[in-house]
Amino acid sequence: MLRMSTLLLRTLREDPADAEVASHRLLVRAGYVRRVAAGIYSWLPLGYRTYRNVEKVIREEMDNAGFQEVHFPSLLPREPYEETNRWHEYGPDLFRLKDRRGNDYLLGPTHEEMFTLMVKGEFSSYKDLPLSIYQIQTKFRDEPRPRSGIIRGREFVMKDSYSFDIDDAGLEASYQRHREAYIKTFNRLGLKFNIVSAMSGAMGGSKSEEFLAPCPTGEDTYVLCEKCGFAANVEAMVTKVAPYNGELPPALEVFDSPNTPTIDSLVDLVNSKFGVTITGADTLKNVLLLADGKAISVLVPGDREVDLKRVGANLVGVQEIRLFEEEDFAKFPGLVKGYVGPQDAAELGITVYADPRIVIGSQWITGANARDKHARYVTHGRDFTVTAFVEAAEVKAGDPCPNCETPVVIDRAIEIGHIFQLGRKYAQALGLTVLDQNGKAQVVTMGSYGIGVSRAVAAIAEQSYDEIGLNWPREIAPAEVHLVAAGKEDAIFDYAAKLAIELELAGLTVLFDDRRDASAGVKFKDAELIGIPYIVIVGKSLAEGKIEFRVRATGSKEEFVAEGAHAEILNAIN
RNA sequence: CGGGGCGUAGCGUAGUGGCUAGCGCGCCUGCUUUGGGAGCAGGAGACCGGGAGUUCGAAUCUCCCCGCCCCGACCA
Repeated sequence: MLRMSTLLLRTLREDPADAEVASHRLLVRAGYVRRVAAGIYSWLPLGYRTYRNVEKVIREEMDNAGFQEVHFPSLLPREPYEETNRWHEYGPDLFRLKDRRGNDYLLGPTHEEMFTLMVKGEFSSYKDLPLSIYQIQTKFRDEPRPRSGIIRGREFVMKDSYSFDIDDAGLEASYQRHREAYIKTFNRLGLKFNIVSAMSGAMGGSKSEEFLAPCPTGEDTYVLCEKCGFAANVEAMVTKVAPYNGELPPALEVFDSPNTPTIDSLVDLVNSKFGVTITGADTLKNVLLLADGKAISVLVPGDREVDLKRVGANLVGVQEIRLFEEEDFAKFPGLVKGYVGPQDAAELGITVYADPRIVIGSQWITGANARDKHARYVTHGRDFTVTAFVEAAEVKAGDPCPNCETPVVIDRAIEIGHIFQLGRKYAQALGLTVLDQNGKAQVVTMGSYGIGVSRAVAAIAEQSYDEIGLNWPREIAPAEVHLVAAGKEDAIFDYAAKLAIELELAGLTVLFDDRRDASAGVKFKDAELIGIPYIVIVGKSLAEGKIEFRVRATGSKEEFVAEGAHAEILNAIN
């Protein structure tokens, strides 16, 4: 039992000045967490109980799924990370330190290497597989910008699992087992979530899905079809287009277009010059990029911007992408800024990629690769060709769903889990092989699965809070019942103390507000802010043999007979 | 790393060159009060982020550094 009279807790009447997002603001105000440094937080008693409840749910679901819990240190030697090259690849996000002899160490940002080596050290036969192991461990990442309280910290707790299989079919099965375990876990945590397909990105795997908890302050943007349930990362959104089946347009025609460097000015010029009503969508934008130092042109309809993240995620093997700058134009004298078209790309030494909207046969108004000249009827397949189609244009709300063509919405969310099929990258690098039936060494294939444990606390807060405070699901709350003794008579406190014990004996966890020096109003406000789901008030109505029972989430109130109230409360809760 | 903002008591803040740095919340003592963040009286708590400088005089002006927040870049 927690007693408010002695609890290490000071609720704040005002919002902290450095907290903007609701979870951060309320967790600080309600006395759950305190900031120690940017992206580094301490948990106070109420907060730590809440955190531990989240951890417990996750651990139980992992255990139920048959995954085995292990534990690695946070402080790790350099060598394994050298073998996978991540000592270098991870860059400045890695916290590095030296011991007294000057040897390099790191604070683990993620533990693929250690898991792989652990299995390598113990197992050597296909008969030992499949295996799934996990840990709940503090991770350290020197984020460029920690933000949003405990949603994105530099020190945070993650549950990370890894599966080990002899072949792809085994990996697929392990992946599905984790996917199901995650669904159960997040349902128990009371989180609303969408599973979205994601790009594997820097981790170098294949299949990957993210668990996103929708919330307006989330930092991930994703695409959702409200009709069929399709959900995808913006990077993974697929453009739905119909093939061109119109007439072959007239021959390409170059026209004068002085002072027309932008799409808007081009639209105006064409409309007045030719007496037509085109829009930006009828023009072709040629965006020049440097992909790992190589000049490429990306074609998108003029009313769309190029989304560099999408291009980067969809151009296989490319590490770094950036826009052309002035000095880059200088290296390609044939490219006239504002008047670029795809017609002469081959001669100019530019590789051209097109957004799928630039279908073969479609005609466009675009630059003529000469100062003050544009061209119309520029037709894909006749007047220019492209090396490949690539998802390049920004995704907009209202774009058609790839499955059912319903206009999609764009929503924000917190990433609470990520599962992906890692493949053999780490096993290969660290030499994790097992012997197969034929006595031949096979490289093991791995899956990797993460849940942000501390982040989940914030995500639950974000999805459940209201204007008066936090509002936890029962399984997560720091206690199940918040018992308030409101009044001054000893009879009230005596009865409440007895009720608190009875509730605990009945198996409930109780936060007992037994403060003699706080007014009823203060206690009510605190109870609402702290957000325990059931509030029991022992106060003035005790004189008539009554107590009050409230439900935090709904605000509903009812009176119970004080005599034997614990049974009534238990009944109302279950 | 680019852009913007901020740093004054545990929290929220006032104070743009001039008395001993002010107020609210919280905290301590006493009295009163106790169903919606009570009242009165008294009190403790601040090297005004740090350093250097300008000045008779600096929380206030200048420079450097540090820290924090937001947008972007980046990010299992």
